[in-house]
This record gives sequence, C-alpha cells and structure tokens, in this order.
Amino acid sequence: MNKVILAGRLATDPEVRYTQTGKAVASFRLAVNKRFSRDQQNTADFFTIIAWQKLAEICGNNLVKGSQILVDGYLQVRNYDAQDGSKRYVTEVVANDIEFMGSRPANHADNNYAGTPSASGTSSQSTAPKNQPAASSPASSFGSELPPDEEIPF
Amino acid sequence: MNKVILAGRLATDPEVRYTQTGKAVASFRLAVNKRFSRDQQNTADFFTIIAWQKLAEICGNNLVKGSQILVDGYLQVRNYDAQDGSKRYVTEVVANDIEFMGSRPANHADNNYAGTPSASGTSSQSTAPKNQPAASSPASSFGSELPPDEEIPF
Amino acid sequence: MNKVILAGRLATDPEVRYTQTGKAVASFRLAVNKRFSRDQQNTADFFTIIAWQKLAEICGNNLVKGSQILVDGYLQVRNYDAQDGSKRYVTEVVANDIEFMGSRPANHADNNYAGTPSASGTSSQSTAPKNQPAASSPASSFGSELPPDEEIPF
Amino acid sequence: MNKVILAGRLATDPEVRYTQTGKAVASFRLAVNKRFSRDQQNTADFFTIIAWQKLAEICGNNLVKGSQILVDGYLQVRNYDAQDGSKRYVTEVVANDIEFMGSRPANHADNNYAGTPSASGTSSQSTAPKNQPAASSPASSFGSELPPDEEIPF
DNA sequence: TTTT
DNA sequence: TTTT
Repeated sequence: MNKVILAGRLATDPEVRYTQTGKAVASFRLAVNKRFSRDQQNTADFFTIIAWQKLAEICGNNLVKGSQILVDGYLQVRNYDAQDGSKRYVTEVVANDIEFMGSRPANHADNNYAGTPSASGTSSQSTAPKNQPAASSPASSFGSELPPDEEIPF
Repeated sequence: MNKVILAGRLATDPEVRYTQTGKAVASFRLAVNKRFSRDQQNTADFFTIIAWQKLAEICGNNLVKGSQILVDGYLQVRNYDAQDGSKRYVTEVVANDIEFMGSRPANHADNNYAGTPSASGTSSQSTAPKNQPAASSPASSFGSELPPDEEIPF
Repeated sequence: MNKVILAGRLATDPEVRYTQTGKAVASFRLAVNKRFSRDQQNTADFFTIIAWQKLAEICGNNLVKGSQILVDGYLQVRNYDAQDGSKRYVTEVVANDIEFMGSRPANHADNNYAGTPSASGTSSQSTAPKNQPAASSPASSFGSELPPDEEIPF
Repeated sequence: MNKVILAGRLATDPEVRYTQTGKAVASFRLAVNKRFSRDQQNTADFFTIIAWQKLAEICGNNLVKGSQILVDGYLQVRNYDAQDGSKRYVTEVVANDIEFMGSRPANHADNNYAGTPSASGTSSQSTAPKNQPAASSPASSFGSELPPDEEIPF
C-alpha cells in the first residue's frame, strides 16, 4: 500500500507536456499548509504533483495557480542524472484522482482514459476555459491505466 | 491535509539518534512493493521514514531490516546544504503511527511521549530485545507532541 | 489501522450536546457525493460524523448546513437498544480532525483539549459567530485525548 | 472523497455469491483492533467488507477466517427492508483493493475484471487452493469497474 | 522557486 | 545504497 492524500492550493500553474507516444503529463507544485508552524506563521510544504493522460488534461484545462484541490495519489521516487553526472532522486506524488474544492460545485476527475489520444497531444478539451474554472466534463471514468514508463518530459 | 500510508518492509535497520535536547529520532528505509511493475518483477520503491521520541525508541527496539510494517504519517520536505554549497531537498515520511504486521500479534505504537527523556538519550527501553521482536509495551498513548524543529541529527 | 477520509458538505447543522461529565459531543450528517452515479445525477451518500470536546465546539461554532469540510477520522460501530427491545447497530465516523474548505482561508481544527471544560459545558467559544464562519482560533493543538466511553447523549 | 483503510483479520470466512448477471460478490466480517481500549483488553471493532468480481473471487480463494489483510475501500450505506416492514440501513466498506499481510509474500489484488464472467458464476479460479493461501495470480489489473447496482444477494 |  |  502506497497512499498519499494532500489538500492544498496550486503554487504554480500546471504544465502539460506530451510524451513521444502522445500521452499527456501534467505537473505542478502544491502548497500544503503545515499543521503546526512553530512560529505561528502559516507556512506550507510544497510538493510536486504529477498527473497522467486524461487527468493531466483536466488539470491543464481547469486548474490555475491558487486553485484549491484534494489529491489522492501515491509516492514515487524518480531518479535522474544531475549535470555533474551524479544520480539525483526526487520524490513526487502521482495523482490517481483530484477533486476540485472551493466555492463552485466540486469537480471530480479520474486518471482514466478510454479514448485514444492523438499522438500530437491535441486534446479534445484544449479549448476549454482556463481562468474561469468551470466544471470539466465529469469523467466517464471506467478503467484506470498504467502510468507509462517512458521518460517524463520534464 | 497531508497524509501518507505505506505498507512495506524495512530495507535497513532503524538508526536511532538523539538531538541536543535528548529527543530520540529514528530513521530507516522502507521498501514498498510497486503495484504494477511493467517487467513483472517485484520491484519496490524506497522511502525514508522518520519517527520521533517514544515512537523512535519503539522502532529502535522492535524493528529490524525485513520487518513488515504499516506506516501512517505525513510528507515532509527537508532541505540541507550539499557539499558543493547548493541547496538540496529531500522528501521524507514522518510517522505518526506504526503498526507491526506479520505473524505475531500486531503491535501498535503512537508517537506520544508523556515522560521526559534524559538528555543523554538513554532510553528506558534501551535494553529491550531486538532480534526477537516481542511486543513493545502497548503505548499508553495520550497526547501527541510536536515534532521538534531542531536539526535532525543525520 | 482504522482510517476514514471524507470530503463533503454538512447535510444538517451540527448538534452539540454534553455528557454528564461535561464533555462536548457534536454530531451531524455529511453528504459525500458518490463518484459514479449510474443515472448521472449527482447523488450522495450520507454519513453520521461525531466529534468530541474541543473539536465538537469548533464544529458547533463554525459549521452550518452546507459547509464544505474534509474529515479525517475512524469508523466506529455503536450499538443501542431499539424500541422493540432488539439490539441495533450504527456505524459512525468519529472525527480526529476536520478541515474547513471553501473560499475563505482554510481553518484547521484538531480533536485536542488542553484545558478542563467546565462540567456545565459552557465553552469559551460559545459566543463565536455562527453564520459568518470566521476562522476559529487555529487550534493550539498539542495532545489528543481518548474519546470518552460514556454514552453519547443522542 | 470517500476513503477507508482498515487493517485487521477476517472474523468469518468470506462468503461468495453471484448476482443474476453472474457478478461475484464476496462479503466477510473484518476484526479491526481498537487502538485504545479503556479496559486494556484488546477489543476489536467489526465491519462488513464487500468485494466485487475478480476481487471477490480472489477473496473467496485466498482468504479464510483469521487471514490478516489491509483493505482500501470506501464507505457505503445500503438500505433494505426489515421483516417488520421498516427501512433499515447498514454501513459497509466496499473494497477497491486488498493486500494480504502476514508471513508469506504479500499478495496484491485489485478490483478489476478484464474478462467476461460467465453468468453462471463459475470462476476460473474456483479450484484454487483455499486453506493453503498461496499467492493468487498477481492481478493483471488494468481497469476498474463500476460496482453493480443490482441487489447484493445477501 | 512557491499557494490562500 | 536497499526489503520479502
């Protein structure tokens, strides 16, 4: 069992990229308020969140810096080579599911993808409004897919 | 909300150290089997687990490499200065609670500490058996304490 | 391990009562939207949430029907005697922690209670505004207490 | 968000039934040790766990009374008509995922079902050993299915 | 490097 | 750097 649940606000806009095979990957930083800051200031911890495929696109189309969300995912260690040739490790949270919080009706998006995304990465939702975070289509959502083992393009 | 739940086996023996003020800190690596390894080998992810105070001592006295546990905790980013002067970040899981799994009666330990540990770090449980992971005293366990903001001594 | 995490909106105002020993208990119903309603209507499941002591009072002072919250708690079966003399069982969620969601700065309340509540149940926060859910005092919050085994007064 | 995580031991053997359309449903009672029993006895809470389809069959084939498991699921209220005509409600935990704990290599089973179960309910795994809880086939496990809204046959 |  |  490997489970992470985080509630917080986006500290960055989501960045959506596409792998060579056309799979969407979103990433952003999430600010999670610390529970007890010793100095009574409301500090936060910052984590990198990764979302794949349909969920990635929903993030790209519906979230902006400041959006309040609830992430359900798992911890993952990713290794990469630093410029100095050494191996470096980063721990990220891969989202299985994201709930949009806040005043408007909570959206709900699952990391599922029934259709076949075009390899170019043009998403059917790419014209969705972004700064007016309307409800995304509520995710038909049967079947979850294996996160690709291709390199994450960032 | 910042919650992590991991089930796995210790990949290292726990290492227990003491801060200047005598607070115990345990750390170890936890191997969490990946759910779907593409190559069908049973690979794992490895995470660093931190436990404080009474829970740290219970870990030191009851866990060894290979022990199967269930960790309930939270994600924390810790930053330190690399040898080359640059800032480096590590993400760790701070345990609030650890359950001991396996064949013998499940222990249960909470990150609580009623007494005052001697600053020398000599623990009242320091003579407890280690390789014969008997049940630790079942944690009277009222009250949880703030994790210290002193430097973790490793 | 016994953990429940629910996000939803209050379906009722919280009801706060006091045990004979003066411990506050709040209860309310939480509407949690179902993920996949077959008929595409946004139906919900309804669960009873119980909060004790300081957390109960924070609920009573800050939550109203419609409030959006995140509950971290555990499942509990409670049995009582039905009018016909038979034993009846109810499953409830006892909150350890509740986060207030929505547009204003997220509050954070822990089920902790440092002071000694007067047996009359008069809370220091009993005059706090209710329909203008301002931030409660952010829970100094060291130490969590055992939920009482006295009868819940409802 | 509606999440439940329970660790415990089966208090009953799993009972597997089949709906009219041939979907397998398993149910059993799980004993979850209470954290702090006031009387220091190690009492437990008992919850009903429901599993569907492939996961139901894996439960039926691999679990027995006493098996130690980790359940990841969600809370569900089910209503039925009592003999006296009144409406009665039960709260159950529907498993998305069950991990088998204990001494032997942890199994891992997902609530996924790629194939089409015969309406008769004869499972491809129905001859698997039961009292010698060997590892079930490790769940190819792409795609999770909607829990049926047919009546649970018990 | 950071959100409200 | 790694557990079964």
